[in-house]
Amino acid sequence: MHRIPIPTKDGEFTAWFSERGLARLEFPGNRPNRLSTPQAGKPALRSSVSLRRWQQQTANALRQALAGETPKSLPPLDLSAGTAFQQAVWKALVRIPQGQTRSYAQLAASVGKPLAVRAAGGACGANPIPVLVPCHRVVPKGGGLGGFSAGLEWKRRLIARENITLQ
DNA sequence: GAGGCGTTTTGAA
DNA sequence: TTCAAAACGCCTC
Repeated sequence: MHRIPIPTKDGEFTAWFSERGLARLEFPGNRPNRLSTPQAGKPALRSSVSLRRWQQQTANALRQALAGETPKSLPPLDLSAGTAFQQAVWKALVRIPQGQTRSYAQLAASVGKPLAVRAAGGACGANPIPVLVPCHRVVPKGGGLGGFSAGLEWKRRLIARENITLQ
């Protein structure tokens, strides 16, 4: 795992890269703890060249996402940390167009489990790559914000940047 | 409108 | 293996 700081105008994010791509993204001010910090000792990266390219792509994508724009190119995402269900949910999240929202029920239905709404919420909470995997675009059906792993203030901010108005 | 119950998944004991 | 909890939704009263 390689830890790369990514400065933005919203603060310094921390990206973690595995040999397969971007594996984790932490918000500014998140002090690392042993639960959320990936363990060292993973296989070394194939080349520092791809790492540099991923870092650049991640920084660009992150800044565009924070500006409410659709990132033109994303680095490869390493979602292998999640279960099959979680990975399906995260991939469904990436497909939500910029400026739109989905309910937890719609999200659950899009992975073929329309009844697993609670589990879908849990998968959102376990999302290791917020912002680039836009879990902030998922809101409760009945209105409101739902929850957000990094705090509702971030969710509100990200939603506002995309000109999304909530009921 | 408020409260209770249902469905699915996850993680801890 | 069991059980409780969870970023929810629907039904009933």
